[in-house]
Formats: sequence, structure tokens, C-alpha cells
Amino acid sequence: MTVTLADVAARAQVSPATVSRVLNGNYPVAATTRERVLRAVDDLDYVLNGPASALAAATSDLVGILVNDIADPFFGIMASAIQSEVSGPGGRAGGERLAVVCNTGGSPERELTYLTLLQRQRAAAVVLTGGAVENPPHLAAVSAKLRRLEEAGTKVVLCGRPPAPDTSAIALTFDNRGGGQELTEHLIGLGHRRLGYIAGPEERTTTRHRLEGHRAALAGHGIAEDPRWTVHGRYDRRSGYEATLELFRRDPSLTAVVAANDSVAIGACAALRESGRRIPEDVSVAGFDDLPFSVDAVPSLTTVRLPLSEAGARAGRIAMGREEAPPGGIATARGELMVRGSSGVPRS
Amino acid sequence: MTVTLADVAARAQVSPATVSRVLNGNYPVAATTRERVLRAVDDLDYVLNGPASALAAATSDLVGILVNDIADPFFGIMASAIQSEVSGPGGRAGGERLAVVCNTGGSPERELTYLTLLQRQRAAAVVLTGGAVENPPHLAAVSAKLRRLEEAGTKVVLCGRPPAPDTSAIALTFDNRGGGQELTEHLIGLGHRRLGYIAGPEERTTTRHRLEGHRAALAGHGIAEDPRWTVHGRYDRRSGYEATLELFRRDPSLTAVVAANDSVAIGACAALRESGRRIPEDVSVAGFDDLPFSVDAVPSLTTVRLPLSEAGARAGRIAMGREEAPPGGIATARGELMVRGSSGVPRS
DNA sequence: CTGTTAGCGCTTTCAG
DNA sequence: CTGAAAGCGCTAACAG
Repeated sequence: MTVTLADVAARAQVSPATVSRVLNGNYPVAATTRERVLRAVDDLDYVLNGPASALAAATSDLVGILVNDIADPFFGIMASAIQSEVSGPGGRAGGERLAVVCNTGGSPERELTYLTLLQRQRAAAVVLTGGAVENPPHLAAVSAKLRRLEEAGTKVVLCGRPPAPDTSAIALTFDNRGGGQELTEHLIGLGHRRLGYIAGPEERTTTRHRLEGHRAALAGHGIAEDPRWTVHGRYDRRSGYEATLELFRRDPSLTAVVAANDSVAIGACAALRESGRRIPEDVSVAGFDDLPFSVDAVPSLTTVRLPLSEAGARAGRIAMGREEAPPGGIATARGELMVRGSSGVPRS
Repeated sequence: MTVTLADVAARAQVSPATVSRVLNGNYPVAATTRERVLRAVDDLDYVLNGPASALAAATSDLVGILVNDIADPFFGIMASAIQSEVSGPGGRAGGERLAVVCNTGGSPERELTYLTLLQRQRAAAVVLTGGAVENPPHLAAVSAKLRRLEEAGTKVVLCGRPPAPDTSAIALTFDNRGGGQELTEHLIGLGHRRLGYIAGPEERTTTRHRLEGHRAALAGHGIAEDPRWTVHGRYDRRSGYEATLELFRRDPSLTAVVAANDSVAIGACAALRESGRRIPEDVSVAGFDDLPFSVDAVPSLTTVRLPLSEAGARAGRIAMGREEAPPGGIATARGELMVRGSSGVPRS
């Protein structure tokens, strides 16, 4: 029914082994033979059987990319960059790798499930993106899984995610702590002393680091923190909207709101506007990530730009062995403070 | 080295076949035996070899989702919905399917490449999302490829994409034409007579249908079209920004701008603001899709809401055979006009 | 309900 | 440079 390597061999009048060799291009084959085989492949419209090939060779051309939320451009941008490096410079389907993105939805169980599925497929590489869940048992489970993947020859790269203990996974992280600190310092420099903070989900490394940066800035300027000023939520606009309402219910005198990321900040802006507060005259707002829509918000959003594309591209290259790992297996990229219209001097 | 099914069988004191049966759960096995096997699996930390399994069974548990732009929430939202249906109701890793999203970047070649890669993997199903490129040779190539996939037992579903000729692929489409028409009629009803249109890339079905709807509305109200009023671009904000500048350079008297989608509309808003035009007092703006950020724009965006999540979920279920295909293999979902702050009565 | 027996389609030594 | 042969690890009849 379906055409196999043997069919191609028969038509090209060579042995199956030879066909395999020209297809994989990893072995010397006479030019005329190669050509004959290639023509047979075309004539028969032959497509390699991936599973059979993977079974025999004990590796596959699958590369998995795990993201927490595929509907969030933060991950989309990284995934896109990773994928384009992995898939190589275009070219014929022969040399391609199947870069696939898996959406964990931020769930530890699904993360583990996907890792198992990829392990099952004998994936060539796996790239995990974004913040990790900090729950100790889960962390241990992930590390164990990664170790097993590595033992099986799968290359593991972490992108925008802290290193995994006891593995040799390469980690490309973002300096969320430093970025958070710089952002809050900017606000403090403007004169703000009463700052609300909308944090991401608890037990997320990204959440913790950004919050730590914020607190470091506060502490560095002798500003005592009021526990009412911090609220946890999800990384979406809805969460920002609700958290902002809550923040001002608790303390109407806040002059600034720092959000866990840009989506949250956008939600915060909506809530402020609806409650009749002007931005930045009454309240300043700051986000994080500098996603594409942030510059178009009105007023445009003060935020911290993260090199999402660059990090993704690098992670992709490392995963493919086309770039050397950074010294120590870990590299940290700094964010860049983008001061825009949403932050200003507080009303006096 | 790596533990195989035979190892598990030995430890559980059963035959390999029995182990396979409990793992696949598609065959009666005595409860006590099953338990013994499961324990052995745990003890040995056994992970099924996907390729071997796929080879023997002649199918895999891979499900491919093709998107034009993974960094665009339009696709992210659909992909997320598809993926959650495909991955089933959580549960143990045993029954899972590996739903993976492949980013074509809108390139016909990459689309074909991914299809081949998926064919190679003997994917269980493939879902293609979003508008198709209308170039005839490419269309034919895609159809041929889809036919081949179907012959090999891969279920093909189209989501937000017109039917593929000569295939039995199920198509869940959006009524882009109707939505576009309704949107422009809304503007006309408000009193607009000079409307600029920022279309998506040429040769894209989505682009063509939305534009046709726009033109139908114009024609239906006896408004003659000026060729200067239409500009083509990409589906991103940058494109909307530039196109808007171009539109007003050509005809400064326009009172409304209709954009190919929300991202484009946001870019249009930015351009209008920077050129000193107020929205909607001076110029009304309308988008398409109703992505999450659209309601937060200032003013909030008048647009057409598409049931992205619902369509994705349905496509996922159909792909998994958990829902019957619509009669005739094709179903069309209507968009819903969302009238918001960015559209108003034109200045007189 | 369970074991035996053949392959699935490809890669890879090992000889020519 | 090319062919022959031996599996890779699992599933699926087919008998018990």
C-alpha cells in the first residue's frame, strides 16, 4: 500500500542500504547512484517512515518546546524564535527537524506529561521556556525527568527559566530581579512612595524574582512595605483588572501600580480608568516584558524589555548544537527599562 | 541500557504481549495481572518507546496543529483550545496524545514541509488553522498532501480555514465575509462615506473574504469605491501603522479606517493619534477578531468577535473522533459585531 | 484471559 | 563505494 524504502531500492536498482545512505546523506555514495535513487524517491512520492527510522537509529528529529501559555505572546515570541532556529535555514524537507510546541497551561502535571511524551518519542532536544513552578516535589520530579531525558541523549535547554538542579541542562535566564528593581527605582525616583504591586501566581520563579527586585528597590530607599500593597494573581489582564480594584479598595492613596507583566498592567489601566483615575497624573502604571501591544497602549506603557527573540534564537541554536553553551552552562540576559507615558511624577 | 517492554514483562512474570495490553488498555486483562504489570512499570521507571510502538501499530499518538503565526494570539487561542481537547481530560500519561503546534510563519513552503514531517511521523491527526494561501499551485500541492495524509489514516481538520478541494477534510470556517460586511455597514449606518481599508496580505483567503464583505457593504449602499482607499499589508500592528499613514497621505478626508484585524487596527490608532487625529471624533477605527487586548485599547475597539476558542475546541474533538463531523463536512461560524468606543458619527 | 510468533520499515555493522 | 543480514522495541493475529 504505502511505498517503502524497499520499493525505492527496487526501482533504483540498488539495495535498501544504499537508499538509506543517500537519504541520510551521512555516507559516501556515488553521484550517479545518488541521482538514480533521488529520482526513484520522487517518482514514487516516497516519504520516510519516521517511527521506523527513529526506532532503528534510536533518535528522532523531534524537538519539543514547552510553554506555559501558548495564547500569551510572551511565549509565542520565544517559541517562534526557537522554532525558526531549529527548523534550520529552510531547504528541503529531508534535513528538517520537527520543532513542536507543547502547551502546559502552567500545570506541573501537564509539564511532566509532555516531558514523558517527548521522552517516549526519543526527542532530539527539549526546550523549556518561562518561569518554573517552585513547589519542591514538582521541581524534583522535573529534574529527575530531565536527567532521564539527558541520559537518553536528549539535549535539554532552559529558556527564560532558572537552572534545573542536578542536571546538565543549559540555562538561558532573564534577570527578572534586576529588571524589577530598576523599574521600581524608576518610580521611586519620580517621587512615588506608596506603590501597589500585582504579582503573578505564587510558587512561580518569575513571580518571586520580580517581586524580590521590587522589594529590594523599596528597601534600598528606606520605604517600609505595607502588606496591603501586594496582591497575587495570574499573568493576564483580567487578573490585573481585579487586583487593581482590590489594591485601591485596601488603600486609595496609592500613587503607582507595578504589574507582574504587561498584560496585567493593561488590565490595571482599564480598572484605573473605569474608576476615574488618570494615568499617569493620578496613578502611574508599570509593566514587564515589553510585549508588542505595550507601546500602543494609551498612554504607552513603562516597562522592562526582555530579549525574548534573542534568547529564543540562542536557545534554539544551542539545542541544535550549532552554538556553544555559555560558560558554566548558564547565561543571564538583562532587561532594559523602557520609560514611557504611563509613569510620571505623583500628584502631591 | 534503557529498559524495554521485555524487562517489564520479565519482572512482572508475564509475556510482553500482556504488558503491551495493559499499557494500551484496549484488551481485557485480569485485574491482578494488570496491577503486577503496573507495579513493574513503576519499579523500572519504564517509558514506552514511541517510535517502536508507532511502527508496530502503524499509527502514532502525535497530533499536529499548524498555525500561521504562533506569536499572534489569534492562533494562540485556537491552538490552546485544540490542544486541550486533544490532550483529553488530563489523567495518566498512558492515554495521552502529543498535541504539538507547528509554526509555518505563513510560508507555503514551510506549511508543506510540516505536513511532510507530520506524514512521516504517521500523525494521528492534523489540524490546519487560519487563512490559506490562495496561490493555485500551492493550493493543489496542499490538497494533494492532505489527500495522502488521509490515505495513510491521518484525520485532517481545517479550523478557521476554507475547505480543501478534493479531500475529505472537515472544515470549520468563520464567516469572514459576513462579518466584514456587517462591520462596514455599522460604519455606514453611522454616516461614514469615505472609508479606508487596510487589508491583510494578498492571496490569503481571510484577506479576500473580509475585503469582499467590506465591498459588498459599500456596494449595497451605493458608495463608489475609490482605489486609493485600499492598502494591503501584513496582519500586524506595524503594518496598520504604516498603512494608515499611507491612506491619509492619499486621501486626508477619510473619516473611518477598517482594519484587517485587531492588531492592524491598533497600529492604525497609533498612527492616527500621532498625526493629531482623535478617535472617534475625527476618524473611526474598526478591527476584526476581538482579541483580548482590543477591549482595553483606548478607546476600546469596535470589532467582530470570532468564536476562536469554541471553533478550536470543536476542531479538536472532531480530530479525536469525539464529535461527529458537521453535515457536508463543513460548518461556518458567524462573527458577532462588537460596537465599542472607537467608532462614532463622522465629523461633519 | 494469556502466551507464541511474526513482522512493522529502517539503519548499521560487516563483508565484499 | 555497495550489498547482505541482523536487529531496534513493540503490536497483533492466532492459538491455546
